[in-house]
Amino acid sequence: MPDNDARLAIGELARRAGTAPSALRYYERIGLLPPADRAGGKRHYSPASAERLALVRLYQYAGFTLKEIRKLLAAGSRRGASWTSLAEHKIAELDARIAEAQRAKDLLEHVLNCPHHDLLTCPNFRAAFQARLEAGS
Amino acid sequence: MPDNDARLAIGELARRAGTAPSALRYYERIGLLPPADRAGGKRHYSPASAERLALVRLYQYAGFTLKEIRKLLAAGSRRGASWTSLAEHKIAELDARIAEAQRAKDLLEHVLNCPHHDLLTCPNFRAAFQARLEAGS
DNA sequence: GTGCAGGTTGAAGCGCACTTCAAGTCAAGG
DNA sequence: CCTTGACTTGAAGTGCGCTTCAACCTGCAC
Repeated sequence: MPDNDARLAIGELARRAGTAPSALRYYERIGLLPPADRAGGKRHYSPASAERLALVRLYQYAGFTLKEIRKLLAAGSRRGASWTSLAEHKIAELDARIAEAQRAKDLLEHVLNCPHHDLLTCPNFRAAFQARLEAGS
Repeated sequence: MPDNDARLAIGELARRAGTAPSALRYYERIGLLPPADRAGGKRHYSPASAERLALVRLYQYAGFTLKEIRKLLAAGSRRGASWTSLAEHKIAELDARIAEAQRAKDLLEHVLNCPHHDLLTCPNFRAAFQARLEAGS
């Protein structure tokens, strides 16, 4: 029994990659994965294509959108200028995301610990939004 | 000339709040803002309604979805049990978001500083995704 | 009156990442 | 042979937060 574990059905690969089969078909449709080999109409994946999927998933994990991942894949797995540029932009974006979430968290924690039971009487809270409404003068 | 600055047209309020007029109409449609007073068919906003909008925007700034904001508004501006519960859930969510972005950032920074020029030869990178594909055994 | 900026409506569209559905195919097991 | 389960397809739907569009109306300046 040669190559017993080599090729996977879509359901198997999806399960191992932690996605739904529909997602894999979707990736193929939008050109993120190359058209899979078929046996009797059904997709079956080689270890190489499984690895390609893993790369896609890892990029997703790193915060890239599918559109960006397409570019990354086109840039190859070698770290070239475009790869580096994309990564640096993404890091900046992640920093912004972190800062934004932190600001939001700080605001909420302030309110939870604030001595003012009514939000609208809390000076910090008022200051935070009054600024917006009076800026138009 | 009494109440000269009291009531704002939708464009003015939107500008001051930093949104588009279409967003305000949208908020009204989905019940986030009460139907505005009309003068000759046109909306005009009192300071009170402007304040309500500011609160909505501030909640958005704090990371709440519009659906959640509807609940918050229903809970009133006094910090009650439901308000506190929503805020605590959101803080947990923000923590998760921060951690996720940080993980992503760490990964990218590793790759940028990694001595392996080809991603697929970087052991950390491989480990990160190989784990996913072999977990199904 | 004429033009213009800015308002009104309902319906449809967008971007993202998929999911869901209906209708059909295929291989293996009893 | 027939069922079962996993697969196939294209098209449409989902959730979020709006935006855009077409067609129309309003108030003000000139």
